[in-house]
Amino acid sequence: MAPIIDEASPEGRALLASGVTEQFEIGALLFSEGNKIDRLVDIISGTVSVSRFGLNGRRQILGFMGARQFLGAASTPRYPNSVKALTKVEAIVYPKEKVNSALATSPEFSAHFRELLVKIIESRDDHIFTIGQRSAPERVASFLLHLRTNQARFAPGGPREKSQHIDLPMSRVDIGDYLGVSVETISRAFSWLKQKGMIDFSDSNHCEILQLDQIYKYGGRDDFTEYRGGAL
Amino acid sequence: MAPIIDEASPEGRALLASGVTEQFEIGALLFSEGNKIDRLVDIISGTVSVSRFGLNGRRQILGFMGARQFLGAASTPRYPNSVKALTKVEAIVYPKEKVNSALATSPEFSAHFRELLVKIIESRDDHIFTIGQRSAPERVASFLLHLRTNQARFAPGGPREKSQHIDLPMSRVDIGDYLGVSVETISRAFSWLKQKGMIDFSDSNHCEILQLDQIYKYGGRDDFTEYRGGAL
DNA sequence: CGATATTTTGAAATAATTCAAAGGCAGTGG
DNA sequence: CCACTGCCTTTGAATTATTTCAAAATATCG
Repeated sequence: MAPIIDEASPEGRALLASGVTEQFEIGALLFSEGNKIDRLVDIISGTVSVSRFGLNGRRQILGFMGARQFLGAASTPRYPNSVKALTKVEAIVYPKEKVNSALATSPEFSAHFRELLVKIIESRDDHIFTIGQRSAPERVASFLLHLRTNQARFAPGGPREKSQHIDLPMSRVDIGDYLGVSVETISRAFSWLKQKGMIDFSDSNHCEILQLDQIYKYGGRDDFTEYRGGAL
Repeated sequence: MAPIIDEASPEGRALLASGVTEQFEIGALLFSEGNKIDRLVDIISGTVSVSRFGLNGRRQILGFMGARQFLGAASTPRYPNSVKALTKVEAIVYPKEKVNSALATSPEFSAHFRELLVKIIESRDDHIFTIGQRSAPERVASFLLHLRTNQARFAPGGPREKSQHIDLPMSRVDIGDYLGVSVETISRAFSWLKQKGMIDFSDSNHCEILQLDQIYKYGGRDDFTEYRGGAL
């Protein structure tokens, strides 16, 4: 069930009822930079990237979002980022007006939504710490821990135990654009962690953490607060 | 007047009435990492830094806040950052319960507060773009533009025109920790911009932009959305 | 004025990028 | 089924940006 919607209240139920399921193919854009915002999207399955483009082709990925995370909040009527499907994506789309009226009439839903926004800020702060203070291998280790926590917390069927198997639905270029380093540096960092025996790959999109303690040592246990969900 | 408080409503007026003015000396901590959060702080004058510390003494500054910006929101009962006064700071402190009850009873205040949170996310996204994609001189140029916009929008007496005079109330170390590069690199970047004739200094804390177009070229006009205020 | 901290500059070392090529994998068509 | 094509990932070597270490200049404070 979508975590942003509080079905306990009448407003929550009305909002839930207004949602429409949609499918997005690989590469499909759920939002484009500058698009008018008329909807809130709640992801059911699949992964998307949220990114921003610079002048000379530079791209910064702000986050990867999966099941049970939502998209579409903005302070301006135009969405400032691009949201692209990295895999097939199934999502529920809520009309903006319905969301706004639920926010206006239900203090509980409003408080819940507000808390999610604060969590987004905190996860952005983790991201800033990572790219501002960490070396490339540390960023990659940190990224693996981030994915690990996320994939347990936002598993499609609901929260589950953390696993040592990490899915990497995004490309190396995507990871580079997320962590603020080049593709080659990402690849070298993975190779280095693998050569040290900390991780292993069945294929390039499926990573196994072999020495969690070492990954923590590089990725930083205390340096980042556990990711908590929600997405702009 | 504090922008987060909507004095048009009875709830807003009640909240305003509950605020207490406080003074903080240079170096004083308004919040510490892990502190219990029992208040919302609205800055009247002065500048503070919001930062997070890593294991090996690494520090990332998440933002600099000045007049008409607020602090103290968090999803956990413990505040995840440290907030330190860089100058003398005058602030109004509101009890957390009063803020929460205003949020619960006034949909207008709640919507306003929510919008501020979204703006914080967007400014964090700008920051992530800057440290993820830009070179050191670009980061510094971008930082100057950021300060310029902020100092006009959040001037103590209310919004004013943007000026070419930029105040730098923070140290070079602070700027480095904000932009994710070393002090020396910050200093070299300033020297480089100065040597190119783009900026000049009366002293190290007061910068004059001589060639705004060039600073824009390096700091990126379109790469970052204008800062809009509010702070976690 | 002297003492201390901050900022700037210099030189060497290092991390990451860039350019270039090789390796691996998936899909297509013979 | 295999070879071919194209794409993504990995590795290598040279270049560049940034850091680190060290010292000089500048500002700040008692």
